[in-house]
Amino acid sequence: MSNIKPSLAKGTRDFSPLEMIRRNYIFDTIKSVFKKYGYAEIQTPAMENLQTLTGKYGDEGDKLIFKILNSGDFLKEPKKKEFDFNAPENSNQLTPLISEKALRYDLTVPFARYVVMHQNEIALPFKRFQVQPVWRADRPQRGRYREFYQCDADVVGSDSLLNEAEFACIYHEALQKLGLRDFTIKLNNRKILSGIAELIGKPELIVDMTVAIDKLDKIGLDGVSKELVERGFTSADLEILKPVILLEGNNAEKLNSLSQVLAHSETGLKGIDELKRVLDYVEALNPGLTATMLQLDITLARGLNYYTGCIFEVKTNEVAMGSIGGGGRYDDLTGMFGLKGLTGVGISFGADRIYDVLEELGLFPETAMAGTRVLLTNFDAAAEAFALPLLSRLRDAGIAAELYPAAAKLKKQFSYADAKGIPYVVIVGGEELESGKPALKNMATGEQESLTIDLLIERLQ
RNA sequence: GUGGUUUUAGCUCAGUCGGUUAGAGCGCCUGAUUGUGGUUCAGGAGGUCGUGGGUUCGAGCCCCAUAUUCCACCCCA
Repeated sequence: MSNIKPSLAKGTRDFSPLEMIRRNYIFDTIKSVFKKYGYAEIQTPAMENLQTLTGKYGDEGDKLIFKILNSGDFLKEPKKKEFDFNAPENSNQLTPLISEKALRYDLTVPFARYVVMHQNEIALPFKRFQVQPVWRADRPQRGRYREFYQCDADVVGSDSLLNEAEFACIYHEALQKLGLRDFTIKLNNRKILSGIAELIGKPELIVDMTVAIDKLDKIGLDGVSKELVERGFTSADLEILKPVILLEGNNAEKLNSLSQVLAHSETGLKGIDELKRVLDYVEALNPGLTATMLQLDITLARGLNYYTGCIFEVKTNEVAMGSIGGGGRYDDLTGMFGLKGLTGVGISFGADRIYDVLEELGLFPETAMAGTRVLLTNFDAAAEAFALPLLSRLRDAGIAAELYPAAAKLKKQFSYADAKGIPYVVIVGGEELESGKPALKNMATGEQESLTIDLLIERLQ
């Protein structure tokens, strides 16, 4: 058997002990906020039936789903042998023949599947959170991985805009707790975007319109105009769009201008009303948030095509990074699984991007690795026999302790303690066996003293 | 999916015009110190130069293919 050079699959990463401490710090912080707002945790499988996932994320999204090859001799059946591999563009036809499972692409669609399957057990409104990895066959780059964790909170079965308002508060509270100070929670409403498309008389081009104006801060008005024309809008359309895109002022002022522009669009007005009520709720829950971090942004579109109402996106202003969170309301996600009339709204934190941001800003707390507190040295069989009961007593006292597993040179054992950052070493050798008093050495100060076992344990607590 | 970029010791990186035995720092191992880490000193090990082809008397260096890294698009957390 030839030796394979060890390597990671593209876009995936190992997490070492320090990284895990930091990652868990992020997960725990976000989870604690979710719990405080009444959300309960669930988990779903890493893989779903391919059918469950396809068609939910748009054409681009479908391409990014990792499919799992069927097991066994999956081309055995005669029907499959007739497949024409030479036909053009035939991958789409081949996929269902050789794959029926896929890795989940996000946590929202599996959650919708979960709600439908468990509808008889859950009480509505159902508030759940979920922290698990998702997979996307994207090309990796900064802040973009093929395997990454999402921290989702969703509520289904409640159309109250209080939910939206609370999500804004959750974003604020969790990110604040993680040490981020300058970030923006952007808020928009799909109904407003629909209203604008109606106004122009091209409701069928809403997706093209949103994709284009979403890029305003990136490519500017000229770039957006150019793209809109490419996507089928006329210069007359642009004249209508321009003042909407360039809307300025605070949230209330923007809403005022919009209600004039959209005065004849029922959908648009509904969107405006929804945003107003969300902002009022937030103002009552967290006064001041609406004036600073929560910003109405008409150009916010978001790609996922199942959103129908409010949409969120969170960006940090401290480092250059894509969005660190997003979400929105979807009125009929469970409808695709046969459960009609159930509305849902949810948000997601991108834990891996938050990690990169915290690292770049040096915001991880300095809490040392909660590793071993004391190492017992190992001289020989007699010393080991003496050390074993002491080891148990230390652990019973709740002290993380380990005995060096072989009678190696002391130099090696001390180097091990040093490399692992263990703050104390207990030396048990001939002298200590005679006196019955092990020596406790403080690795930071170099001080060393002989202590009775009781005193030693007391000292380490 | 499109365009560019990276890959040389465990890690971070030098390597001139294509020319003899591919280097440095850090880390690692050994000893100074057979009961003491982190500091110091002395010595040592460690390389199919991402992989596969090609050009050449000769390739780490040039050409082709492929993988990988990072970046910009597309899109997104």
